[in-house]
Amino acid sequence: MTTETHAAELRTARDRFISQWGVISTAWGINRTMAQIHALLLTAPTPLSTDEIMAALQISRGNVNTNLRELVGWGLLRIMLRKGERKEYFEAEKDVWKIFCIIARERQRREIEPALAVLRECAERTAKLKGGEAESFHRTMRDLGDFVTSAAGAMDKVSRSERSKIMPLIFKMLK
Amino acid sequence: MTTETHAAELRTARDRFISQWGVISTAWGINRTMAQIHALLLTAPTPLSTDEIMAALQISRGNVNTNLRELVGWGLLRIMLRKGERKEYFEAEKDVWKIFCIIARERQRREIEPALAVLRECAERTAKLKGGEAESFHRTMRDLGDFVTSAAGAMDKVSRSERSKIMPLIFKMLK
DNA sequence: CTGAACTTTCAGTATATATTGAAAATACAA
DNA sequence: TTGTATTTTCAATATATACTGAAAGTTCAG
Repeated sequence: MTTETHAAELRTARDRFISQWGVISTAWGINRTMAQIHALLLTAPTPLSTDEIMAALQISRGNVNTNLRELVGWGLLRIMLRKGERKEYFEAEKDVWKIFCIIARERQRREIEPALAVLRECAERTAKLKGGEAESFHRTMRDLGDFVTSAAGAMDKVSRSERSKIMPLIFKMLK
Repeated sequence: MTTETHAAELRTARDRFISQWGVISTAWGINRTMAQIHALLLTAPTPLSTDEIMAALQISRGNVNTNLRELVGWGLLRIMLRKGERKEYFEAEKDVWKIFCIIARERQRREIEPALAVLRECAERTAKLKGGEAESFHRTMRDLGDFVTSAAGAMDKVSRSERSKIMPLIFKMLK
């Protein structure tokens, strides 16, 4: 029966997406389960409960709970409540542009800023030292800091723009 | 004595950079030792040998060797030979713009392209399926793929440009 | 209140990843 | 060749990270 084949094909593709997304995520410093839950919810037609996620990915309650909170903390998931039910249901932000903006801003806040603090501190500590080695070290810290500041600033501007305004600009610039 | 204080301050700043770079790197899916070796060489006034790196970071020969090869594989280090010596000395690329370009292109090749392949495969597999769920899944895969393709394309263009040509453009755009 | 529905926590355990160090392989001067 | 300096490999081990599941905590309808 064609309907069953189609349903099976959809399931296969979705499983493949969830599984591969988990693999790729580890290369980007994101834990496997978190990425899989995100992939599951990103492709779920309706919000899912903890129990449904446990069943779909075959993982424990504690694991699901921890990673759901983390994803909510990133702002990638919304909690939905159904009338007359106490259970929480989770729904992923599905707009790709919004997902990008959320991740860009959160990484900025959580990782880029601490890195910049270290670079600035190292640059300051050596600002007044004499001698080739100290001056060269200071220059390296300053250059790195300046670069990261520019890159982060560009990312920030992009992620604060309206997609419809910024994307044409980027395309035009890169033509 | 001031000279000693200065030397000590430089050492402190450098140690702090190396140590913190190692911490930050793990958030980006790069292993700690690899980042520390890179930080060490980035701030070394001259190329260093395996033994010198072992001594500076207090780590084993095998570990140093593995991570040096990996860094050479990324193109972030050059191997230098001294006349009359058999030992290899390692020198880091110090131009921040070049470092950025190397990392951008390597991550593109190693991680973005495989991810794109999965997205495209999932989109294709479900292209002809009927029904709301299948169509919605297909759209998600397509949107994600399109977005990653654009972002990677922009990154590629930037990293292939002359720094002096692209940076002013970016700044102008973001003014 | 009480108790059932649900969520959170966390000690114990499992898994994945990184590191060691010594042996094997390689390179090369004599 | 042969001996020595150097690099590479890899089994054993250590460490970091993720996961489980049950117990404790919370919430709320009745």
